[in-house]
Amino acid sequence: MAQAGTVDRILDTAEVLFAQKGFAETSLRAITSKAGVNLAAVNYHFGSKEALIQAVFERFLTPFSLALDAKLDEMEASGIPDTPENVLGIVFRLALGTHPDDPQRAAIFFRLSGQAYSQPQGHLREYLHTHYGAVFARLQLHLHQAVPGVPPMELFWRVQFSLGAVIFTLSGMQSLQSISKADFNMDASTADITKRLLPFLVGGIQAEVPDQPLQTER
Amino acid sequence: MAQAGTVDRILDTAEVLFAQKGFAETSLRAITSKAGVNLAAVNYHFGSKEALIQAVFERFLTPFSLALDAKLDEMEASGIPDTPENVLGIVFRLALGTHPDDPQRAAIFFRLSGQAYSQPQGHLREYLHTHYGAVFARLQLHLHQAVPGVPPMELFWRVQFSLGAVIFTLSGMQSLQSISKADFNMDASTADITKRLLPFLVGGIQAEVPDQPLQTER
DNA sequence: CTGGCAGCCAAACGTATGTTTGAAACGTAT
DNA sequence: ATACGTTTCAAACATACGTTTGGCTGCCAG
Repeated sequence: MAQAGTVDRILDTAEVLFAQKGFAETSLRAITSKAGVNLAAVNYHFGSKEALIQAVFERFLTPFSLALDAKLDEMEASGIPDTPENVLGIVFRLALGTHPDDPQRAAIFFRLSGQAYSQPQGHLREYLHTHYGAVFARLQLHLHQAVPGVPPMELFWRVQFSLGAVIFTLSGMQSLQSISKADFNMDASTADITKRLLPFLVGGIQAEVPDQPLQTER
Repeated sequence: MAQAGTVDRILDTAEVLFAQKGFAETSLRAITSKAGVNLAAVNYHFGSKEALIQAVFERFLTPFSLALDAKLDEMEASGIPDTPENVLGIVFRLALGTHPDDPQRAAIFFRLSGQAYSQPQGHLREYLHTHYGAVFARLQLHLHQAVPGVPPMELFWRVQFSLGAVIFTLSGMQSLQSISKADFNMDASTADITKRLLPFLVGGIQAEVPDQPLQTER
């Protein structure tokens, strides 16, 4: 990060600040001053703040989705069976491993995703869905092979639930760490949590689907 | 909502707008103009915007946590066994049922919680933990009785995962509905999703805890 | 040497925000 | 009817933001 060009310095700083404080709460002045570049540089190189946000995501997700695609190819070629553990394991190892130089990068990745999804008007969400929906669909297909007993519609929602568990937990890890430290006197790293996540998600995804509805009380 | 006092009109409007667009993105002018009150009314009655946000949460969570406490009392008294289904079922029925007059209210509730938790600096999160941590701990205790095989630390994280699945999904439901509608030509209500959530969470919470760690690739 | 051009910079612009002010309107008890 | 505390109001205030501007740099081709 030391002596990169202006564009990369902006992206590096923006991705950290966005993850830390959110999009609206992070001003261009905060980004540019911390990055050591001029305020006008963002609008010069990216056009607008919103374009900056998109650029940050693109730099994150494009390598990730490409790597995921490759891993799925590899999995299909080598005949590794479609089990929930295998499919989810690929995603997790990739999310933790795409940037081995910086272990905190994975946390930033999830935090950013959380910000993007909780962004209520959600044009970012649409952007993600149109640009990376293909890999997502492919992933879901493999999951369907893994748990054929779960109908596609049900599986769709269970993947959403899983996404929520992952993103929510890892994006809020800093605060949760302080809580878990106070209650259990124990530390928790990203890799540690991921290790705990896998069996939880597998258990949830391959749970039996019931027939009778849940009655609400009125 | 028709002819309430100024304070309630502000709270009613603010809670909807906060849920729709987030805290930072919702201006006091937007709230007051939609509520039909003067701009200065917020600072007069609440002191500041941040105090307004807290007031909105208090009005939501206090009745909820009281009702939850009562339900847990009731459960202990009548000797209903501690199973994951029963404990989680109580929470869900309560979240959906505390405001039977307005079915959309539950969605707002979860959306707001999502906003609060993804709020990165997290003083709201601290507020929630200090004010409603007791009920939360009680809930977790019952869950521990339900799945004694899962160590408390592991259970703590699984509850976080569950929270993430619930809040994330329901807080992003509007956008997800359009996706699921496009892919499956089917609609999804809050109650519908909750029905799908329960078996997923139960499956995740009572999953076996493994011994061997997940190796990351380096 | 010189022209052109992409990158960079300080400064300013317009706008939107949260907050404060001081007076008007209201309701109520004396 | 009058006085008083509360509530409402239009207006202004200070500040922070994203964006734009016009000129300054350094570099490379001609």
